[in-house]
Amino acid sequence: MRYDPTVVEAKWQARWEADRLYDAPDGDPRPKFYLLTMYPYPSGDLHVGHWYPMAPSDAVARYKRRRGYNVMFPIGFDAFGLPAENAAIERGIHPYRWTMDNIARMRRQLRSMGAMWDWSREVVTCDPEYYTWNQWFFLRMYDRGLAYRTLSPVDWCPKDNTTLAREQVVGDGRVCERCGTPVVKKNLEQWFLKITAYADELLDFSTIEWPERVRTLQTNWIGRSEGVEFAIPVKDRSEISFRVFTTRPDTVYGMTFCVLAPEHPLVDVLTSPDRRKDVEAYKFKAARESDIERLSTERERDGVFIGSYATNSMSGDAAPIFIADYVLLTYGTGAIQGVPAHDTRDFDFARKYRLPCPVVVAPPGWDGRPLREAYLEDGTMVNSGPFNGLSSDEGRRRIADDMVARGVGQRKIHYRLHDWLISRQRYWGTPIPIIYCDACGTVPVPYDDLPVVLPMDAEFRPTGQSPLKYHKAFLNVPCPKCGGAARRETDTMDTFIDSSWYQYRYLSHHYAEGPFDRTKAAYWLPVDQYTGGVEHAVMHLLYTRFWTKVMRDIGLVDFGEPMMRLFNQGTILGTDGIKMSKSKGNVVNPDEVVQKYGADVLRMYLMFIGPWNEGGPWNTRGIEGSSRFLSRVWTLVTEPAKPGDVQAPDVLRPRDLEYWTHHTIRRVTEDMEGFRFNTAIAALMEFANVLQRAKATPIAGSPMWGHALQSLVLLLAPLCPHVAEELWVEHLRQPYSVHVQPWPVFDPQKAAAEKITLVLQVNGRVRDRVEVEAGITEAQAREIALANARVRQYLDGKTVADVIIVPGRLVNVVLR
RNA sequence: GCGGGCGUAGCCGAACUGGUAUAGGCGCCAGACUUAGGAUCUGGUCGGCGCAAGCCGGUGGGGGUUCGAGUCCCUCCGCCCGCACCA
Repeated sequence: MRYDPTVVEAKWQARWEADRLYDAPDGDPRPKFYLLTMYPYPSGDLHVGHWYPMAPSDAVARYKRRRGYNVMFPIGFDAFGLPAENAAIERGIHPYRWTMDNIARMRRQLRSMGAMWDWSREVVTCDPEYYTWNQWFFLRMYDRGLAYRTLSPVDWCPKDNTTLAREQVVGDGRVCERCGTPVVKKNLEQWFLKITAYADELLDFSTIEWPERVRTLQTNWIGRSEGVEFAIPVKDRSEISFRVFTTRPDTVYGMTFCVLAPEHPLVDVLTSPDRRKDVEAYKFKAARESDIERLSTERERDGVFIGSYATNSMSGDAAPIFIADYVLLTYGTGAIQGVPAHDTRDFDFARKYRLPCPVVVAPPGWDGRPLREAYLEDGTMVNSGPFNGLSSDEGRRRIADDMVARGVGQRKIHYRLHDWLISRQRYWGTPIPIIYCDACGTVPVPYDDLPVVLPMDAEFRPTGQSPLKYHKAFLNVPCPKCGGAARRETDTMDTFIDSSWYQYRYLSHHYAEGPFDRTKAAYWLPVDQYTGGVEHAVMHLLYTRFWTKVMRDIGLVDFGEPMMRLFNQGTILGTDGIKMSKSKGNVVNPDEVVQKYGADVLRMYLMFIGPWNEGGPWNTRGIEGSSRFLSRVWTLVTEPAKPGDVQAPDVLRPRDLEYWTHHTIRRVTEDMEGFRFNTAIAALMEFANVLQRAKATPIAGSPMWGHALQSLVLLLAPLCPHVAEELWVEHLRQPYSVHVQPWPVFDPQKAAAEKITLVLQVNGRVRDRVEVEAGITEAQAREIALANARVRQYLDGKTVADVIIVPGRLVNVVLR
């Protein structure tokens, strides 16, 4: 009888579901293991790229359960977002309808995977039951001053008609992450969350095991730099000064000019009448130029003198003030000291405008001549008045102290990280619970009035304005304070808010007294293992850390990191080696694969392709291999052995079979622990091949044979749950379910080979291989090597200088 | 430009802390069973020379350390991913 996946898979999925086999009971006496995989966005149809993170995660969940953990493996849907609204505008389908239809389809597709998700905990973020807590969190942050509104230049996507978070602007061309349209700047009143208040804490990864890669990305993204911010007075205008930030206070004596960002507020004040025309022209040019051109490193730095001078606050020398677009208003103070000798950009600028370039930090062995390029390293301070002779390091401290003492500056830390802009001028998201009253100003919606429900009867028109702006019943509300006429905030929240805390909602998804039931938190939290793509390194994965720290500070949880371990899987590519996407036409539909081969074959194939963290191209032929393997296992277990039919040349002894069984248990166990599914499967293939060859020999009837087959099925179960269950229950006649059986254990003695291949080398070159007892001593190994005929051929007339013995592996005879 | 990762058969990949390079799979070749097979099973499969035993070469190129290097160090080349004038 051949294996028929459609019948078998449907049968067991129904049985597992009926038995609620995968429910994770709260407060179970077993140790808990919270395994979380990133919830999907319900874009419509799944492709195998969606299975790629899920199938191995499920294998981990199943493995951990078999190791005695009470495993929670929840799933849900990231249901708010732009595509739903675009579908509404383009095709006249309500975003809710579109989203829910997609979710229904994806649920069916996900269920066909046969994963052990606890569907009873499912979370859908567009449900008011969920997003009311987004609003609640927002108000709690507002109360603590962590949510604020300000007029701010924001990145704006002209196609999607919406603002974008800094992180959603990507690539060389600074384009919209979603649609690829070049982003422009626009000034709007926007809501922000003060993630920068946690910048330092977010740099600390000491309590979590996250990949180096993600830690580096987040660290660079936060971009902490330590230095001094100090005032530079304007010459002959003693009432005016501007502030600059530097990480190199040891170089201040070398300042020969200053640069303000073209948009700096003091530019108009400090521009002299004779320079006004040039300055205005430059400002116009800078404003018109796209960010791509402005930020290009290739481009020559230029600027314009504005007709005023600054006074070097240490040396008292006069320094011309320029505007130049290489200085950004958004970083530091929007103004810098120009120190050409010790900064590459300043060096180029000074050369172009023939400004002096005095050396103030001497390189070791400096001959006193002008520098050919900026010297960026530390050195000995020169031309720096009373600070001459100090090391850069010492100088930085002393000059900072001096500035602080004189009240002109203070030590300061700047971050590249900006506060999190959460306002979206869109309908399909969580309404921001704020009311604007002419009399009372900005008034938060009272907690008792939550949720602010997104009205379902909004009109969708391609105006670029949020439909909420036209919705009278939503827009016009009495002020909660004075009762007078007021208007609701019509912006909705960034959907990254939803995903910042969804892991907590899984604990108690209908809980109405708070975002989650705290009596369950002590048992389940935090997440033990998170799996998902590295593309979320600086967005979701930073936001959820921030969110958890805020939750800790408002007393909701007693820890500061949401996920203890993180694993980033790679990306599955199309057969053409390009990332799968509908537009490229290289997507593989899992439904078709499941129909043809079964879910188990697809799962096995995805895990067998290669290391999980590397991803790789889909290979239509490769899946045949997985299919063949499972068929072989099927016939191996289901068709009765006919021992003695064939005269096999090398008959396995019981001890050999025992070795293979225990050796395989060991390999698979170690590989599962390390998420190395490809090699775990390779080990199982080898084992199955050994059993296949031994099946026609007398050993196939022995008690060891039964143990071997059972072990094979027990080890396969996390990887191909349906086949394993069918074989376990129906053919090996073992008690249901294989998925609650303890993980097989190996005996290290039995897992060790009796005989080993000893490699004999002469001067590092392999000359012979001999089978020896595994336990031989070094002296015996040496003796065997020196007595070996092939080795002796090379000894002729030479002296043995050394014999290197690697126990259990090789002997290397070194000749002189 | 800076930072990180990677480069092993025809292809995907294995090789623990330096110790048999190429496990497992795909593909290919041969054989068995068959009316037939793109089904299944068995065997082979890095290259060169050789009837063979065997010898030599071989992990992107070059150099080094070592008894021994895919693995460590230097250097160059190629590919991928971040960040991109961050003061």
